[in-house]
Amino acid sequence: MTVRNRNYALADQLLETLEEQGHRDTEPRRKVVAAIARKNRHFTAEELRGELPGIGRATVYRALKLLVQAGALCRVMLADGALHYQLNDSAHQGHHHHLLCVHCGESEDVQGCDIEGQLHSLAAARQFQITGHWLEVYGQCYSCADSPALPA
Amino acid sequence: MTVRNRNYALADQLLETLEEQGHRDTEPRRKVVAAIARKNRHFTAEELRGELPGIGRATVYRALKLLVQAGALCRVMLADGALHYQLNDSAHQGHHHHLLCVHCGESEDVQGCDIEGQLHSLAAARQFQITGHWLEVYGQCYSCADSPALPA
DNA sequence: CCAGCCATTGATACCGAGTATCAATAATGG
DNA sequence: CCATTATTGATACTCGGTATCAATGGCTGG
Repeated sequence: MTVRNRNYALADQLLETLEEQGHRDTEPRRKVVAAIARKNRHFTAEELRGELPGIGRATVYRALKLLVQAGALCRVMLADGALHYQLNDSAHQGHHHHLLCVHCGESEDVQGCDIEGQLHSLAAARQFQITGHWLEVYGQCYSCADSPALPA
Repeated sequence: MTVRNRNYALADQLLETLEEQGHRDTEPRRKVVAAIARKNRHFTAEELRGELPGIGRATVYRALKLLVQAGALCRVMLADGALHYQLNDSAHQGHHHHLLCVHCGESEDVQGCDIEGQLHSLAAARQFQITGHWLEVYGQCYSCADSPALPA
């Protein structure tokens, strides 16, 4: 499958996801979704918007919100505090975390953490009932392992 | 020690922390620090600013930044995505996490997690070198355990 | 103790991320 | 094909934060 076709398929899939949630198939929405499908790494809202001249700001943000709610996108907090969006490929639909390289910015998904299990005893002692958590992991990926440390 | 005195002592301590980092003891800074010392739970930047009329916006944000850098304050991400600031009391200076009650908003510190240890094997398999992480834990605290679930 | 250096201030303006509003338009179901 | 209803996009607003820059004021060395 060519890159072009892969992107088309992905875009269709995203649109379908939205339709399953009862949202309409509109022209602007199709364009936003196509732009997202073209992404091969995480991106910011403004970055995406920049690629969609002629589409209203609110429309882009609304589409992002819907896709996050639908689980097709997830939000990623980079080490510098910047919030990015990232496509959830089919292999990582559910709860997962990210290994974020502070050097190149690449992100790898991590399945099967048991953070809550580990925190359970601590929480139980305080009678705190855990319902969820947010975790990002920072470091250096394989390709960047030999790179000099980042400037402070 | 009275509440008033405790706040004074805390404010002095914060100011001292800043001086140790080579920052000057100025009038506006003293006021910001005093307002922070009066806080008994986490707060937003704007909330703090609202309590400091007459002090420039930038000055408030600058002070927050310096105190975070100095380790006297930490940033807390609430379940709704709002970023708050929280005093690091002397018992929790180093790396720690928060149990955040999604009901009342209260926060309890958690020391001694070993998240990175747990992620180590996963990371090692991908030759990813972990250098840090960000974790927030959400749930219901003891006092809110019997409260009805939050409205979606 | 005072001069001067330099950190700091605060006004202004800007940015990014997001939301509220609302009239106009377009998708869909009957 | 029409009515209903979601959606759009313009505008304006909020919040968090930073850049700029002239004016001020802490601090130090002489």
